[in-house]
Amino acid sequence: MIFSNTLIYWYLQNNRELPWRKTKNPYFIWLSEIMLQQTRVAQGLSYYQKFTTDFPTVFNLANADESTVLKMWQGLGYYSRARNLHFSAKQIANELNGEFPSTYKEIIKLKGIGDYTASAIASICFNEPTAVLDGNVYRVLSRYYGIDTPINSSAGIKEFKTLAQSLIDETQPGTYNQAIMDFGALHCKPQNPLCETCPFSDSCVAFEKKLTKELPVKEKKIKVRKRYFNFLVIKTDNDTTILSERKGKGIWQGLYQFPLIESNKVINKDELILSEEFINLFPLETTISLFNPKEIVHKLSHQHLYTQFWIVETANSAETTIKWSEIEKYPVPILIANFLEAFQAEK
DNA sequence: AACCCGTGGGG
DNA sequence: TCCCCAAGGGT
Repeated sequence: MIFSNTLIYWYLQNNRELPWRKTKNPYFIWLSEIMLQQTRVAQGLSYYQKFTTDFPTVFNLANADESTVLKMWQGLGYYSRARNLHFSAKQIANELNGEFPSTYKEIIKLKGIGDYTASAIASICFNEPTAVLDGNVYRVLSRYYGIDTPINSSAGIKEFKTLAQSLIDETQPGTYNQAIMDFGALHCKPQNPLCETCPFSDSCVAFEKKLTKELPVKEKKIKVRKRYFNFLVIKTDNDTTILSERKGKGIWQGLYQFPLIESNKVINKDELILSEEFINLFPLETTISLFNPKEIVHKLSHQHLYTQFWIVETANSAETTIKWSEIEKYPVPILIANFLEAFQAEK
């Protein structure tokens, strides 16, 4: 049987019922595809419900403040997705009369949409035979065809893209694309794939040669940078604190945080107080205590953040203060959200 | 081309 | 201070 037919037959019997599969509205499909980039279905589900409820049309999303969108995205990670989503929503609303572009070529022009997402939307919503290439597709194809070209090399990307495109069912490209992804996610899994009950077991190269565990091949590991964060949590007499937006290029752009002093190791109270940055922030007398006795290690994909939260009691209130009662309105990294939960519980 | 961007689950 | 990976994209 043809590869795509076997796949679609499997899919018709085993597919998951997911909310975005009940619609072909490109706006909803777009939302789901952005949320699911590098993100598991279980983690993205509630965010999809929240966004489609609060922003039922692209105009609702376009009219929201960026900070509101980021607040709704809080906890999902990769926040540039939310910023780009919002940027493109405004573009669709204002320049395209709210009409989502209908071809791969036009869709991929939108910020935040690359080859995968453009292929997914074009095939699912507009029946255009453009094959998706995601982690699942790499795994299924590398195993079935026994291809050991690294999937994160430029040669690998080209090779797999060509192969994927040659396999697509042009009469039902959207179903085919979702079938190969679901098959990868549920059956041809990274660990412990279900080879014993696999519809492809009679022709899968990796199964025949016992190479399942070796495929797909991925080149080079990422290196992790260690950083040492000291957040200064200010408590004033009138229940205010300082929270400021992270600007610039690095992590958590557009999210808010307490004043931050970064050091090159875990430091103690004396070292903190004597630092130039601290003196600049608090020239007057303060009372300081460390909230978390053992530093919190917050792990990002490329950084490990060794974090201490310092409670700083002071009488003077700077210009940029906010009220503690309004702190939950601000989008914050999960590291800070977790601190706030523990801190408020203790009060 | 290589590097950066979050968070959470599972072995 | 493990390891991998997840419906990737931007620079």
